[in-house]
Amino acid sequence: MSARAIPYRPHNHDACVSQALTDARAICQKQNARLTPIRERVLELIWQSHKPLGAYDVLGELSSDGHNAAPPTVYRALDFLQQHGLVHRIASLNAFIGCTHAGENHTGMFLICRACGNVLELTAPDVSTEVCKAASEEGFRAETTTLEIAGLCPRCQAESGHD
Amino acid sequence: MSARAIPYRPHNHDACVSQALTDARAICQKQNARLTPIRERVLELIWQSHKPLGAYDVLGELSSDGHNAAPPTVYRALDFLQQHGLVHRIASLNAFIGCTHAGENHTGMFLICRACGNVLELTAPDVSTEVCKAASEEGFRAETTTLEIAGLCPRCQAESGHD
DNA sequence: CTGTAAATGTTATAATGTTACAAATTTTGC
DNA sequence: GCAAAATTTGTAACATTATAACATTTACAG
Repeated sequence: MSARAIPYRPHNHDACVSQALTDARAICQKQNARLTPIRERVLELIWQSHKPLGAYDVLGELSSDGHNAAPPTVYRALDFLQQHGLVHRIASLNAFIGCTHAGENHTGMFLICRACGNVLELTAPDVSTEVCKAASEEGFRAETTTLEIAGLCPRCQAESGHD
Repeated sequence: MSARAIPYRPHNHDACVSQALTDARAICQKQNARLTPIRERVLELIWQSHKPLGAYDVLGELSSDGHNAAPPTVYRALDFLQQHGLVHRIASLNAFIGCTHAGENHTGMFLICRACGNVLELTAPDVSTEVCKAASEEGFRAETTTLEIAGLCPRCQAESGHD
């Protein structure tokens, strides 16, 4: 590998957030979908770091905003964002993360660091190819793939025991 | 593909169950682990079909047995069975399924039919290879992989719309 | 036996997610 | 513009999944 991926090196995270919001506005406009204030705010909260956020964490942040929210508010916003490819749900964590390939047609693969919690989303065409091949060898028609890899990111490997 | 995999064709399911139990006993003996009556019963319940079973479904069955069980009983048994590679948890369904490769060192890949609910566990070395490659290109040390494919199994494709 | 560790029982509670219906807002057809 | 329709949001209650904490029982080693 050459340079480390974004979550694994210092970066101006505000740029991540504003890029995500800008992309989201464009995507919603193109799809004639309404990125309402609540939905945009939830997206912004999800993007506050590269660690996935639980629905109830989002709810808590909304409450801190002074917004009088209940679970359905958050789940509805998250559903909307998922449907438009703006966030992903990480099944193994029951949590949500901003999509870094919004707009592209992709099958996400997530590298989840068990130490720092950061998640990197990859597009791995070779993996998708092999998955489809394996599925079709069984006569199975694959529709949606959940692919989540837990382990140690480069930074946390360096910190914990130099092996 | 030649013949359909077990879950997708008629078969003597009792044989699946007794094979699983026999294997489990052998594996536990080898590992000096205690396959107590509760644990064995939970394994048997998990194996009652090729559809994943929720923890509370197991709990319900135990109660029907006349066994006075509470959630921790089930979760503890399931933890034990997972740790010894006898069942898998399907993260996208919050449910558990018997392992068809018990004893082998493997990364499970699950084909989950959204119509009939049956799950086929595959060992897909080529997929694992590509996953490891993609992870290490990012400097990530992969430890555990969650790979779940939802879609339509051969039988359900045949039934719903012939395309 | 007896002391220790492992397993199980029991109660309560935490965390995650959904249903159902009411109210408000936005869009659409006229 | 304006009323009807559709979408979005508010609200309360509830369903599902999972864990914590501590008591009791059972298995095993000396």
